[in-house]
Amino acid sequence: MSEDTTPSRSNFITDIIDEHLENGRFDRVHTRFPPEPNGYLHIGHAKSICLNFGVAEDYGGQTNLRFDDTNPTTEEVEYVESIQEDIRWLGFDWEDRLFFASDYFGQLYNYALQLIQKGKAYVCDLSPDELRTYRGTLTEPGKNSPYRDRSVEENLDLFRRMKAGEFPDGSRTLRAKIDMASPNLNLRDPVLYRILHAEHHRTGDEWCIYPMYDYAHALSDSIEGITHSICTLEFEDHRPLYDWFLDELGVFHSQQIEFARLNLTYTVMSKRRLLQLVREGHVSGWDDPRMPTLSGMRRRGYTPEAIRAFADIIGVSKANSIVDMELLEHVLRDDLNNRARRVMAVVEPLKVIIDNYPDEGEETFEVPYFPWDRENSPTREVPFSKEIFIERSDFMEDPPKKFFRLAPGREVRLMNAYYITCTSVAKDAHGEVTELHCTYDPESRGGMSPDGRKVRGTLHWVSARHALDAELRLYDTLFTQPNPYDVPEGGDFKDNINPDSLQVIREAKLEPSLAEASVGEPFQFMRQGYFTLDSVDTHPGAPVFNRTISLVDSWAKLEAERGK
RNA sequence: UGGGGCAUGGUGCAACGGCAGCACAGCGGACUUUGAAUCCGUUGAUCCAGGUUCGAAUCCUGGUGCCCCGGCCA
Repeated sequence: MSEDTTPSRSNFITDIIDEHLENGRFDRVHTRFPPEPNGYLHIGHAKSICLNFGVAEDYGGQTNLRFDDTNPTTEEVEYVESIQEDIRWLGFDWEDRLFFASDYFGQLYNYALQLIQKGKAYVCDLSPDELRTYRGTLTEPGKNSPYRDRSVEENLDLFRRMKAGEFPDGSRTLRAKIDMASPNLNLRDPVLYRILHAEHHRTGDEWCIYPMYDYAHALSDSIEGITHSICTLEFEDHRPLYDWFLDELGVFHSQQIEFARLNLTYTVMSKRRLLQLVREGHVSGWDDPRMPTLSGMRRRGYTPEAIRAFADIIGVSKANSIVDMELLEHVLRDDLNNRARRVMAVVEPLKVIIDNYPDEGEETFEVPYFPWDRENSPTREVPFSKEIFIERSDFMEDPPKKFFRLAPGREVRLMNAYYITCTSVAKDAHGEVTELHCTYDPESRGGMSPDGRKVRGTLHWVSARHALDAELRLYDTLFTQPNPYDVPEGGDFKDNINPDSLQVIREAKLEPSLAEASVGEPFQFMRQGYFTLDSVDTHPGAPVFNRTISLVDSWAKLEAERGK
């Protein structure tokens, strides 16, 4: 290992860290990822995770995982478990530094007592409605609470009784005494503690007062010795408050730094909206493969490597932006291209009968999984017989120019097998093509003919007799608009839900080796796309494969342009 | 003049007073037992107006546009 601490990424945050390291503000880097356990992690969180863990790693520092569990009414253990699973899956390790804000409830309470004693906090009896009125507006100052000048003793007594459970929910709060006329609303005597007689997933009914985010977060960072507390832009206005707590209490002072959260085209990234999609049944769950959640992406076949590569490539800044989905897809394909086994599967089967092949004949080809490295590649046996399936779209009776696939009288190569020539077409009463008759050239075994003649098209295929039946799920974007919130007046983001985001193929034909596929293993169904076994709906003998991402298809693009 | 923040090709990110660059997308070509991948080439940008300077994306002034803030959510 080298001692090199030169950051491998550089951005405005590393600039700030470099400055801190140079001017002596800090002599180390310690970050944290602070999820609230009230939902599943999504690709936007992945950006933050990669940033926090990545930056610490670059500087030889550490990263804590800390659950921000200060609101028992929305938080659940289900989420704390899924969050840990997702972060581990992404490839990051918090070692023994798993913390919960609730670990600090005792200390946070004592800090509150200190603030009261300093005359910097008071118990307020205003109702939520009154409080809103007293807070003022964006352009007008607020008014001091009538309870603002209670004595230290009374505040101490009242706060202790709040903790003791003497008062009902919403009847009182502990507020910081700052400035009701501040143009920054966060400083207009913000609430520090509220009364909540709710069962907490870790502390049970030990507490009936819970600290607010601003207060708990700043002090949790301080307690853990976090040097750089990286959060999203909307907390920029909160930084003066963050600093106020640490200064008033005279404790270790972490530096909050804000960056722009990730937005992606054709999807939504807010936990509230995602939860809505789940609850209203627009998707099958948090792990629906169309969801931008890490669990959904994992099920879909995304790799952690691709997601981390994505996080690196998009960079970090303070400018609001919407990253093009195509960039995500690019890094995904790039990663899958290097690791996915190449196999054959027919999505929309069309039967081909090879007339001059022996009726009961059968043979197998040993085919490498990684065709570009035939020498070292593992292989599997692919059976061939008189009747095979090809892709319906690989045949056209009356093909346009530049269609290089099968057509009457035309010769193509069956990948790794033989050259075949289409001799006749069978149709049903509606004129629909039902099967094709072909002849094969026995000399072309393996896919090359000794006379060296060239064929332009190479098709994938599956032996009819040996085919493995499977369900395929083909996904499109969850929304039809690059920006789902782009709706006419009075509209809703759900108006843009793509009704065709899921296409189920029930009668796909796969090469038999796919019976051995395991969850998490990426495949390329050649000429189609990358697929992986569905971890939820696959049953013995009834495989379901998710299309992770299609291959780039320049023929489809040509056709689309022709259609215009 | 409530406060805070942000503006660089179509998209995302660099350039930190000295030739505006990278990636994706696009376009053209080569190669191909995947119309994939790969390779080669290529189009395209500093929000506006002033100012400072030999020199401004960068500094200053004034505009404009967009985002965030009035939970006892985070």
